Amino acid sequence: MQQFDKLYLLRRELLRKKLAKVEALHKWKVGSAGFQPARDAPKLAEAGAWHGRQGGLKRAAIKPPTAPNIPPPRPGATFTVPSAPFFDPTLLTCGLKTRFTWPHPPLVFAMSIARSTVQQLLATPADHLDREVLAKGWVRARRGNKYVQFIALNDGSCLANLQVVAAAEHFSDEALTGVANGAAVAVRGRLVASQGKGQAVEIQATEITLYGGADQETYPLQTKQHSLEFLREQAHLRPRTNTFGAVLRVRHALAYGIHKYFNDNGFYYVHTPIVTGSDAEGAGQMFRVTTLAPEHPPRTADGSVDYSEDFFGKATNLTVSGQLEAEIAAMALGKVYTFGPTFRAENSNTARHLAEFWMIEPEVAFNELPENMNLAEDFLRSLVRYALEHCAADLAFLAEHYDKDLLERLRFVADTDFERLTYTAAIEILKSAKKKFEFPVDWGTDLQSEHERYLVEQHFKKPVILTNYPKEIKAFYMKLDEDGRTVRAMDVLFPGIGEIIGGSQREEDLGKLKARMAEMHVPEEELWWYLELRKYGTAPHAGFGLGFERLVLFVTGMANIRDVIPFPRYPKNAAF
RNA sequence: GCUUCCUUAGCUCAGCCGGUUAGAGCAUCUGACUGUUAAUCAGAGGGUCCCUGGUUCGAGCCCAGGAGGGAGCGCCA
Repeated sequence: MQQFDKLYLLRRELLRKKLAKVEALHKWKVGSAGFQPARDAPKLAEAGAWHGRQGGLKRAAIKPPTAPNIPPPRPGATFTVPSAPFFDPTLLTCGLKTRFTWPHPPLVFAMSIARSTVQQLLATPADHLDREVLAKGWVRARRGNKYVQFIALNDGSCLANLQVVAAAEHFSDEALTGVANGAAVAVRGRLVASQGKGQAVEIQATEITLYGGADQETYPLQTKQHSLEFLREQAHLRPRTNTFGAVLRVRHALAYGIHKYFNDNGFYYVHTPIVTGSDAEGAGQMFRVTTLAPEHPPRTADGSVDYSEDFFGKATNLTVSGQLEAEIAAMALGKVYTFGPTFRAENSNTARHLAEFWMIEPEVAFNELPENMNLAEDFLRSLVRYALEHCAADLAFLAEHYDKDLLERLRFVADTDFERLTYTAAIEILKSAKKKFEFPVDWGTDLQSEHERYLVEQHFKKPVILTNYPKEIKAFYMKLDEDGRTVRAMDVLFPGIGEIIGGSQREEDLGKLKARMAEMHVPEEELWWYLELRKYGTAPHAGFGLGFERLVLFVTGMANIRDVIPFPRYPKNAAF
């Protein structure tokens, strides 16, 4: 009996599905013909926004049923469509009518009005004005009198604010309560040519909705300039300022430009690990990663911490460089780059260092030092050009407020060949310089900041690439020169920044690499896989590291690296 | 890690040789003003002078220690 019931229900369900399918075949459909500009229906233009793909008009063709055994409809047949608001071009009326006579021209649907960004609204051509729009953002300033109020609206899409005009005839004082500096609002109204000076367009508001107010007694940001030090303590709110909006948009453009440059030039983006089991990357102090209890870690017989008990079964750290792993990828994919976070547990207290920063590390198989220099120079100049092209308004703002010569300097770097010379030649120049240095200049010691600055800012007056440093002051993996004294290293020095790129041709000879590791006390066991790259199919290759924030620092003209990353990490500071 | 400077109203800063009730601009609040745009004008409120101790008849100011911040240097990207 039970089984019979089950079978009955199953057959009923199948029948229902079949009927639904037949019904669907007989249905008239409203096709989607894409979005059409307002010219298709001048009357409905009133209701739609011009901007973007949203909020506009949708023209939809009528599609009769197309099932194989159904004859095509005869002229005069009636049909129904879903009862959405639409515009009937044959009648020049709007409505919710659902019955039509075949054949029928396409219907025009008014889409619900959607938000436009301030950037889109400000870029509206003059012949597309006088339309209803919806903007959402944060109030930057409100001023006016009892007849008319002006609200500067910013939504982060660009530096500029949109002026919202709220006339007293539409808005009482109470209606604008809370619409003050810092508040989030939605504004509906007509986008028109501005009556005032200072902006091309403005919104004559018809409706202002307050999402969230901001208590004027306690809101930290005011309609005036704040010091960068103060804003550093307000890292959760500083993106709402002109300065940090501009910096963050430039930062984004540079990040995108980096991926674009490499993609356009046949590089593959490889993701190197953030947690690393090797502590021999040779680039500085590392942050330990562990799940062991800090108070009572397990200990071995000799009393040291027993990392075999740890999460990974060994001691692990945050990466200081993706270079060694990038070399693995380069020896397979040819041209690769990494772009990821990097960590240095060094007690560096300067305006050019962070404990957590982003680094770009290209690595190219078969490249030698000259090709490496060409890549670094072309890469940097392309990025500066990209920023000049895509961030004009933001860079102009930063130039005006922080660095008068910014645009001039960026254009200069974009257009000028870098000076290339060896470390040895640089030492000669410094020794014969009239300037007195605090630190002595001697072949074999690393150059001090003052020496680098002299070369870049006073002697050559342009970016400089220094090459062939003494082997003692450079990392173990750099290729030894024929003289056995220097290595094929290169540092790119920029005005105001100092070292922006450090790179080299890598040692591809297994024997020489092992000898260098022994000299510099780098344990071979840890890097057995790195050595195997030289054991199997070794080839010349080269690469470099670019500190992303140093690039942003240079392009924005900001003075402190803590102001070009949203949440800076530096000694004694990990707030936010 | 080293050197050096700074800490006074919500913000940016004055504050003389140690002297009576600590000031300005901006911001906030109230009012005025028919299109402002760093709006303007008038008025009002707003202070643990970073903290602790000391010197002194008397300390925002001098001394010692501590905390926080900036700049420069080192390490580097």
